Amino acid sequence: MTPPAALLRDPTALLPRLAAASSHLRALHAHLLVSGRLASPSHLAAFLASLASSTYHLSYARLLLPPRPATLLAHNALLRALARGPRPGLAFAAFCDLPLPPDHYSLNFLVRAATALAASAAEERSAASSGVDARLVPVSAHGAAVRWGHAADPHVQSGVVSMYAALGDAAAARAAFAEIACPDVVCVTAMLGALAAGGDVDAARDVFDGMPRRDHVAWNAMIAGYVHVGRSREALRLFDKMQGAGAAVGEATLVSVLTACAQMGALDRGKWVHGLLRSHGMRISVTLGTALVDMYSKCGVVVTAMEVFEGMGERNVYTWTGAVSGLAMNGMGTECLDLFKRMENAGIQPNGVTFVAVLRGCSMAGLVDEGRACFDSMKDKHGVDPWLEHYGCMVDLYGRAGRLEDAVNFINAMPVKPHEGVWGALLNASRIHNNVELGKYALDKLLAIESENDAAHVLLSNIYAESQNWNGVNRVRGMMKAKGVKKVPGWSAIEVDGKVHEFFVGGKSHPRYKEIELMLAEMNQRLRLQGYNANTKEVLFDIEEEEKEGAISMHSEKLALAFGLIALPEGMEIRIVKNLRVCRDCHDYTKLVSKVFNREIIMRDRNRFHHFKGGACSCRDYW
DNA sequence: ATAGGGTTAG
Repeated sequence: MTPPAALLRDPTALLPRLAAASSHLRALHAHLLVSGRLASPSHLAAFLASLASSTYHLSYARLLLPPRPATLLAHNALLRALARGPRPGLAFAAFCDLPLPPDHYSLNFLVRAATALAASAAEERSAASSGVDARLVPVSAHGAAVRWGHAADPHVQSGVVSMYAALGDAAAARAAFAEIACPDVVCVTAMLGALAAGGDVDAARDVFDGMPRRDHVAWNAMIAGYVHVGRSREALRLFDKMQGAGAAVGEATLVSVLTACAQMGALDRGKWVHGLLRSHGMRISVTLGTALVDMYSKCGVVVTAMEVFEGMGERNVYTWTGAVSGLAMNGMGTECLDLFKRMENAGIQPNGVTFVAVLRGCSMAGLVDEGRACFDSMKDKHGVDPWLEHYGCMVDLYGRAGRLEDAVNFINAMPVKPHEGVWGALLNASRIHNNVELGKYALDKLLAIESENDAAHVLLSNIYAESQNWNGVNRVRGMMKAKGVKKVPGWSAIEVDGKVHEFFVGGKSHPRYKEIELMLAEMNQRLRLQGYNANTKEVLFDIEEEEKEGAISMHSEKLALAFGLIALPEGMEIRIVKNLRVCRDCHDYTKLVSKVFNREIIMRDRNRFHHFKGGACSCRDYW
């Protein structure tokens, strides 16, 4: 990577290697030298910037710096390139080597470098990427701004606030913001973004509401803040207000709106955005295209997602990962693997997130050997260190396929301590394959790490219920009561005419509840004629009613399903999004409804899609 | 002559 010291002493010796790397840079250098333009600070700065954008050419770029510059321009250009480059930590070294006192530009680039460093440290989960302590970097950049008297520069100020935000330190961002005498709209937006990034969207909203002037970026920041914490409904409501306020709607906003639609499974709204893009002749950028792929995937329309994907001129790792993940979610394991291979062939380096997606795809489709090969290739072929999530995926892969022994052996062979996700995967596998002993074992391990995991308790209870062990069910219920573990209430959502209706377990608050009740009665009757019997095995104990069948029929997806049958025209598929996993009974029930009512039903649960048609489900009853 | 806030995958 870095050229040997001998080459650094004699830059001309670098030229052949430079040529091998990129002949056009060498030609450009020669041209600039001969024409005398390298003496011009702006040309030199531009050339330095282009050199410094590659780590390989960096040392060469440094040699071109004028020894006694009359201006900081060339140095600042180098700082800027380093800050934007793959190793932003290098900007710190360059900053220390400045032969002149830094100006407000230099400080700005230093702060940007610190931001990039903080962001990459957060992403990589390791602070050692540049040999600089990632937690000290922002403080020292901020300190340098104060030390050199540029802390009052508005560009530096907003940079410092968003730097602390990138580090995830909202308190430090607040403190820095409090120091600003007259924060302008940019600084306020940076503060708003810092609060939102820290998860405190309500505080962000207060800042937003208090702004004397809001430009489109401020609107975007607030909308994105809601999306960030999953409050997509409020995001869309704010987007409506934004349009009412006459703010300019651009790409960034629409990306956030698409993400909100994806979260909610709001296909109509998502399609509306897509139509808007087309009617305005907007170019589908990588980001926008990725958001579209994600939206269609999360609404269960894989075909359109892939059409958008194939039509994109440029795709990055986000785009590919989004598409791979979309196929995985929809249970298309083979297609998912094929796309992953295409990604490899296209020379796009997969990362940890990509592997989570492929492994999940393999797991959903029961492709055990293929998944194992992917896992092994992570480190060997791609240099990606497995995260705990990947180990969890592997346990899931073996476990779902019924290879419980392999799953246990895999856990025992793990080089790191298993986390709750690993035991959770084993617990779920025990449920699928009715292994009470293993389930108890997994839950014990899990509770030792995280004693209040509601989903884990529910899983164990379901294992007991499957084997008619009502004492076991009661025991788990008692454990939850004693520990105060609350089950997350289930909800299902369905979009009708662009409006998303939400149903909660046993909820009767919908304005059309009377009709829904009638429809439920009709459904139950027609299903019973087909031999349906409420499956009372997996009774979730959020319902205290005695009558088990009655309780089960009130699960939120059934309410949503009944409403869909009433409110959506015949022949139109019913799309339901729910926050938890579908229970066995609702799954059986929905399969039958798809047959008896001759409706296609697409249900997104916490983990994946179920495409019901003609009495069968795309998950092949394997989830 | 160089610079700021908002956008994509689990």
